[in-house]
Amino acid sequence: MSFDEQELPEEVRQSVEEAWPLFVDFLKKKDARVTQARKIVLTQVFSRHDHFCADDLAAELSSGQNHVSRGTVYRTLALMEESGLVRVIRDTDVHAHYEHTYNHPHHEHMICDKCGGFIEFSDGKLVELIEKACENKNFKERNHRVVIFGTCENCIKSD
Amino acid sequence: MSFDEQELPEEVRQSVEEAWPLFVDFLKKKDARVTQARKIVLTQVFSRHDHFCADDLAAELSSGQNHVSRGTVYRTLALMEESGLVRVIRDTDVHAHYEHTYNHPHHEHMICDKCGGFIEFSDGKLVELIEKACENKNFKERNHRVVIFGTCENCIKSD
DNA sequence: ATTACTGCAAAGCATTTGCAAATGC
DNA sequence: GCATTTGCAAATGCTTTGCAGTAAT
Repeated sequence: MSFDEQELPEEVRQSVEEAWPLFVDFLKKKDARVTQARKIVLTQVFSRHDHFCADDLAAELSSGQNHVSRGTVYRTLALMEESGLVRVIRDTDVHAHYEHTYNHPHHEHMICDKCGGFIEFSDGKLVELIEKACENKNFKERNHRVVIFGTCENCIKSD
Repeated sequence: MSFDEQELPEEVRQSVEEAWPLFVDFLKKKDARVTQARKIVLTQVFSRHDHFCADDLAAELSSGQNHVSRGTVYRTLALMEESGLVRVIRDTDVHAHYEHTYNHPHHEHMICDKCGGFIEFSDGKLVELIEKACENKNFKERNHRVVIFGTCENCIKSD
């Protein structure tokens, strides 16, 4: 465990400092090991503010001193999802997208058909209605997801 | 165009009889051709009441007299989606699911983590909130989708 | 010391595509 | 007759996996 965090922007460093112990707890409860590769992946995840895909992350970590292989990136992201630190988004026909959830309160997405951009929004009433629907069906919610497909403001203008 | 519809259950035959002209209109507007393969795929889609995946449909049509190849099934489902007759559901990590939307009013899904089953529900207020959210962001909605992940009533009981 | 994790490259799986033959217009 | 569509099989692209070596406990 000797991974250099010196060069991270302050904001990222802080998120990592807070999120890493949570991931460590999760790993220990699972009897899984706390490894350097897992810390590097977590750090890279928190170095990105927007949505990302596994493969881009893997590409970023495929060279340089903090090298982590593609397989390990996929395996670690699965663990991070299980731990609740990242959220997977499978809506488009391309590949899964991820976003970190630590310090990033629950929200939903609009996805633009033209530019592919994600717009985030949140709505407490929406969440209430979803909870009520679950009650009605005796369904025990673990997670939910709302996506709206369409055209974003910018793309409407530039038509 | 000589595809035998005699043996279809009454209910299916009627859906096909109503939906097929809609698809024909769509194809003509697009300057695409009205082919036998496309009618066979549409018929097979309406012969299923539940969710299905492209590959199962392709398997069903890979033998027998109404043979349609896998490639054509995928291509036709894409057209049917574009026409609005079917809806694609990409939520799980497996493959896309489809459902037909004709005579099947808009609804949302709960997906059970344990048995993989889909539960349908709908809620007018939910739709209103979504429309309102779009107004706020000047987003032009084409479609939306709500999914709830968790455990269904049956799977909770049988724990 | 033991057991889990990693890297690598190969396999897997759903989906897409190129091309020659078939079909609709 | 001409252009689109089809079937087939091969290719693609994301993701997972087997295995031998490496690191964590």
